[in-house]
Amino acid sequence: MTMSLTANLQNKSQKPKVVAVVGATASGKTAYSIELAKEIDGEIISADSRLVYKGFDIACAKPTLKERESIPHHMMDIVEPEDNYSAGLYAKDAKKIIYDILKRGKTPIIVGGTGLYFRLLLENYLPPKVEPNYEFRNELKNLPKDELYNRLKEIDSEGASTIDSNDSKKIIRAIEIVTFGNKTLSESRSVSSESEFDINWIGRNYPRDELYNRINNRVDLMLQNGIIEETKLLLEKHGRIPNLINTIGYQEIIMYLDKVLTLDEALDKLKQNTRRYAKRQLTWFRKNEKIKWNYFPDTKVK
RNA sequence: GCCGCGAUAGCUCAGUCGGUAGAGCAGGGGACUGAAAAUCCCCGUGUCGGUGGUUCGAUUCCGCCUCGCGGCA
Repeated sequence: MTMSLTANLQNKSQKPKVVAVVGATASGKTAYSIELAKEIDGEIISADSRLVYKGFDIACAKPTLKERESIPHHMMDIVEPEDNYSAGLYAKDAKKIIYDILKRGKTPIIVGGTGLYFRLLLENYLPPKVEPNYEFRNELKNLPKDELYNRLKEIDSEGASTIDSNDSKKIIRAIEIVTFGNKTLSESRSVSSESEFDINWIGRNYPRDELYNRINNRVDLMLQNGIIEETKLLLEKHGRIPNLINTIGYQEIIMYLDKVLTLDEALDKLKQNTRRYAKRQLTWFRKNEKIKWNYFPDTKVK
């Protein structure tokens, strides 16, 4: 025990130190991470698949410019909504920033709620080096589900057995990997045993009821802050692009603008979809035993 | 006050010709290797309002009570 602890410490001390702040949406990561950054002389790197997009502000609860002025925030507002950003690009871009911050003698604090982004950036999964081929994906998208799955089975039956036959998106990516990478899925995927970083995992959470209250309140706040105007503006500038339609908040408000839902119905739907999203986020983080969870049963949403 | 109708899962309700019950929604759990706020998989026990009676056995039939909704006064 003592020996392994010593070895562990030695091992750890050689690795660059980073802090990871994770948690579901509305669990107070923003305020917490800013305080933490001030305390430990850190800089914040967002790990959120929506905050990279310019103009995705109110609906995605992006920290305001004012909130960001005291501490540098990275990986926000870096691409246009119509750009095809991805987890792989994120991992590359964010890793550079981590080392940049370290070089300046500061501590990188990675904060967000996108589990896959954390995995690729910090947990040292080495994703298949096959870049997305969007034309190819669009072709495959038109195929019926069973045919899609059969196609994967033909070229990689072992890989196919790891994916549910209904999960078209994952099947398409798998076909893409095998077709353009000339390797099976399992050959393309690899996990290195250890992260290159010494990570201090911090989880933020509330009891479920309390978290849901915070989500509901925050949606009401989004309305006051102008989520409808923001949605209209984004629609004008970019049209009905996938990133807009695939983002909780915009999708429901668009249904309201289309008069498919009343405003109340749209807000209820938005709250519900956010709750479900939060649940999925928690599923992702729960299995990471390295996370030290902090519960905040008494704090009210600001 | 009288006459109807209702009371079953968090909600809306179905059902049991008497053998302790099931849908939708809500909710819960899980997966995730370059679209991930995406995508996909799995999960239904609840004093069948209370209380007496009939019965081998009542959530189901009968009486009374409570509450709710109609109607008549």
